[in-house]
Amino acid sequence: MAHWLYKSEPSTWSWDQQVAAGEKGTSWDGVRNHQAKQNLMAMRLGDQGFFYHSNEGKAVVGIVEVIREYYPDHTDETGKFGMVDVKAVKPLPRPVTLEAIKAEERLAKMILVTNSRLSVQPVTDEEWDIVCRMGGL
DNA sequence: GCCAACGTTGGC
DNA sequence: GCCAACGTTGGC
Repeated sequence: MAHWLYKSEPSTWSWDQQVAAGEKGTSWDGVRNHQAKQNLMAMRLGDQGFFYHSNEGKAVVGIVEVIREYYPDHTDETGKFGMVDVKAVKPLPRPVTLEAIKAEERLAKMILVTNSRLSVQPVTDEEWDIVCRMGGL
């Protein structure tokens, strides 16, 4: 099972809102980047990912799961981009900050560190385990 | 098809 | 609020 990381500014879409959406989840729309699109397309039902707050908070705060695979994003006029649906699974007992990730040398290759601008990223199994542990899971 | 100009993201 | 890094656009 693959793992992912989704970035969102809390002022636009926060973890609390994701939790409030419940079991039905929500569509992860608005992606307009081809690299991110490739990642969305590679996602499979049941894949889990980190929910990361960018700008404010700058921390991994929870875990979401893919409940619908890639389909067209109706908010995209060009028709080039799509989205998946995700639902909140559980929060991290202790949010893992960007600062903490940068301080952990085994996470030096995380895309979050090396390419901070990519909004949907793959996470390796090793990185997944380390961040989960740091988050108190 | 190259590349300069511009827009956006996101850490600081 | 600034600005570096990156992507995209559009003129040639």
